Amino acid sequence: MPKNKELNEKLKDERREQILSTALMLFASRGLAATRITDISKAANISQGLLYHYFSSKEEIFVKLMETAFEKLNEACRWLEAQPMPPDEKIRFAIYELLKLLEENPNAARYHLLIAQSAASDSIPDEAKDIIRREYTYPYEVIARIITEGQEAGTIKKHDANQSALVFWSAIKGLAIYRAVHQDTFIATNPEILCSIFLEDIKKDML
Amino acid sequence: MPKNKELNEKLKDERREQILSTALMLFASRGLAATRITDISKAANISQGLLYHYFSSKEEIFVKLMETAFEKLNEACRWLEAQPMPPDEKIRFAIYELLKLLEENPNAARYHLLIAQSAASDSIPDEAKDIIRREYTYPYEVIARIITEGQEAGTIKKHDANQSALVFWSAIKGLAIYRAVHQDTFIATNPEILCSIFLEDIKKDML
DNA sequence: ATTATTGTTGAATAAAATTTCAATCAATAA
DNA sequence: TTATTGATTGAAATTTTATTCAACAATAAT
Repeated sequence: MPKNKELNEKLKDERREQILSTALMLFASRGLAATRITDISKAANISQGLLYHYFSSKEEIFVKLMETAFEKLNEACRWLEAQPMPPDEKIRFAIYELLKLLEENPNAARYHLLIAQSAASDSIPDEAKDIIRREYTYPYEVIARIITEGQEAGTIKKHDANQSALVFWSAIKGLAIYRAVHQDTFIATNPEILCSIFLEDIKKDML
Repeated sequence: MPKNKELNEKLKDERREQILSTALMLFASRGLAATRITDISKAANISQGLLYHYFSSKEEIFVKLMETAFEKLNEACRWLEAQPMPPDEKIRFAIYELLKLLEENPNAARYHLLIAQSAASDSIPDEAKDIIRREYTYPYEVIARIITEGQEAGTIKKHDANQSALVFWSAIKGLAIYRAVHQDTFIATNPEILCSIFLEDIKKDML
């Protein structure tokens, strides 16, 4: 008989996680097509053969990572929207947290890069494309809704909400890509620079 | 003897341009590694064999495109810095022109995406890496200098200049990537949203 | 110990992509 | 005409990469 079933499952899961995390690093720094199966197995310290024991193809690994990336991002957006905070604080909070995350967690920046690459690429698996089609717009919608609310409350600048949401995520993604590229020389960005795009200047209210 | 030398050279140049333009489109939408030689030759309506008559490898095409991308971007930055305008107008002008370019010229967005992909990628030719190392920072430096000038003149917000420059290009690149991805459904962005990151509010001056 | 089961390897095989090349074509100067 | 040159093709050879598989290892229940 095999070794203990549960322990076994746990070990298997850990191994899968190890492979996924390695692959994420490689995909983010090279892209799907340029990452060879042997690159992943070498970096994960296993044989190519074993990789096929856990995943049936490179593409499957990629799709799994895309799923995780969107799950995390969209879950965070859902959470943000549900918080009992005024909309301007939500935006400020989101900007601070997103920038902190980029700074502290290299994988976070890599996930952004992975999504950006994949969204832009014609050469990714159909399944990944479907995920993007389904999930890509949600974060834009959430930010646009919060901005609209804030505009009604007079705390957020009255630029077009959809355009503002686009600028919001473009700036974040642009920074994430810079971060992923310049791991070493990355200088943390003052979140207030980004806040000033969206939030009404307090001074104005005080007039 | 061969046909007319000059005409010949001209035709050859045109063919090279045709190949380069086709390859740019493909590289930007798939990345270097995922673009096959046959993809390029098919899209350019020539045989694979002929492609090797004009370029010795896929990588050579890629490097040539990278050179062009940086030449164009850096030349534009040089030009901008040399203009006889106050710094805040330079920033506003740059934002308006960059966004207009993105809207009007799909290749412009593709060049940005190509640079972003390449800067992020470990799997590009060494020569391309050298180009990036040499040329990547110049646009950041120019914008940082203009911002510093504007801060001294009191027309640009007093955020850290390097961080502001980083946000400037991150936002532009983020928008370019969005544009490259959503060719069809792209909504033009109001440049004033971006301007508000950097430029002092006129109202403040009027107090 | 024996056996069943799953993990693991790396070489063998298959598939895919790149590169070369012999042959043909088209243009034109002599 | 025709000889020469460079353009062009597509199939063959090469190289690279992905995938399979036979063999072996480790484990734990019997």
